[in-house]
Amino acid sequence: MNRPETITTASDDDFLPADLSDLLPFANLTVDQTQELLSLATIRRVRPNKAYFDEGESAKNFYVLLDGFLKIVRTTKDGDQVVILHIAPGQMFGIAKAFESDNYTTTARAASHGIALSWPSELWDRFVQDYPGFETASRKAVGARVCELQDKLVGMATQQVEQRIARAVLRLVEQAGKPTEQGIEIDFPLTRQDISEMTGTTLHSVSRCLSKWQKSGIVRSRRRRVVVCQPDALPV
Amino acid sequence: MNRPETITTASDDDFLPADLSDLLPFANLTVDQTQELLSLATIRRVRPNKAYFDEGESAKNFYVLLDGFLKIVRTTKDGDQVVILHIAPGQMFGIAKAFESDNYTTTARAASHGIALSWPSELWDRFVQDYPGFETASRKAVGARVCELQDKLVGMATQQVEQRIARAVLRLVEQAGKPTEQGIEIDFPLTRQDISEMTGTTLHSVSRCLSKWQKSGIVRSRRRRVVVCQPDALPV
DNA sequence: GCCGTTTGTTGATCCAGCGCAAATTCTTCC
DNA sequence: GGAAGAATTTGCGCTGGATCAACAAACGGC
Repeated sequence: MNRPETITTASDDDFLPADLSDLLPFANLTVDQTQELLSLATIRRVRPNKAYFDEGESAKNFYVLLDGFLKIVRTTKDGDQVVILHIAPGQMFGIAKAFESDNYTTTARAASHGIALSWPSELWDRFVQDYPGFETASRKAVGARVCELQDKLVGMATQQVEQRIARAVLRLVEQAGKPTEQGIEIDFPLTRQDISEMTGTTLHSVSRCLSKWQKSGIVRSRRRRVVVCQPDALPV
Repeated sequence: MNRPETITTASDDDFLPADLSDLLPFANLTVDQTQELLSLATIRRVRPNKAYFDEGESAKNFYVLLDGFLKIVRTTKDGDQVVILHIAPGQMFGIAKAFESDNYTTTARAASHGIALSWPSELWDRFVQDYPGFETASRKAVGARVCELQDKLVGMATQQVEQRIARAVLRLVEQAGKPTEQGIEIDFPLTRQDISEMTGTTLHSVSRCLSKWQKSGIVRSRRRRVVVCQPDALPV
């Protein structure tokens, strides 16, 4: 399970997604089409904190995340990382083609161990033509992303740190929440630093918030783990 | 010139855009196609501070701005306005169709008196089919917008107020700069409040900044007017 | 011209949250 | 099992900017 990053064709790989039609972009395809899709795909396994691709790189591929989570990140010239958004399994990413762009404008970094299907960007137009719903799905993805960016921007402009952290945690719960006895757990390792990069604050402030919430029984957090017990009690 | 808002068909109107091919979305069209385009269009004139459309409204039309400037805005539940971005002449807006969305997610408010062409959203698909370059242009617009949103987000997360204001002013200079003897003037009325809504700060801080810059001779601002004398001297 | 409204300036005060520092806990690797 | 490293907690002082407040200047309408 902890083997180094590998790149293989889908058919060679032992990880066989049982049903691609779970993935939004490829709903309503025939069996043949699904086969074709897989035969064209390359599987990439990426270890935590390694990048699928980097900001500025030429956009050679587009991806669909099968398993794991990743963060879309930008780095400023003085080294600050800012997390733009998170990608959950089933979602497309690296879709520069949808922006008519030749390069990635962000870095896609694995939050947890991840598996993704990838295709060369040259196939984009063919997918649009051959697979009904593919373009629609890509546009929806873009729309959702724009919406999320707008929300984040408004939040950054108007909300206090505590609210921003609450909102960020809540969003992660929605995207990556796994029910446990304690409450809903965010299903990938998440440090205070990570949260601070999502909310434009410091890990110290995040730590203070989580501690406070823990005392009120709203969350229950261990090292790299966050469990939300009472989502509604978060000071959104 | 100051007549109330009017809605007319393009051919009825006295404002006849000499050359639609200046507008990115409609480059490389035949004369016939341009004619057709215009005959389908409705012209909307909107007075300063009035909206072309409002957040949440069903996306009945898409637009191309002919003249004037407008701000894409979101309002929070407690009344704070946040300016997401600005639109300059020649650009498309209200393109919910590009996001596969049925409603506008933002408000488009005229910064200065504005004139726009609009078409019913039902025509979008036809435009995509009939007009070469239309879809490409729309995707580029979306890409540019996403990029700008990302930049803004990173700025909000990492920069101090003064830098954010400087960046915002600089961007406006690029988008709406008109050369004068004094320097480059931002070509529409712009209050301190407006700038504060773009940068997530208060009009007080903006005023202080501008005053400071004025003392150094970097800018020269009157009521509702900002002229940048030394763009390079702005503390970006 | 006069008056009301909108916009801009500037001072004074206050506090959320950052920066720094030190201690503590958890994890991994010898 | 112990040492080194990574992640977290917590205290404290300081400051960038928000908030409050008062005034000044510009403009539009009559």
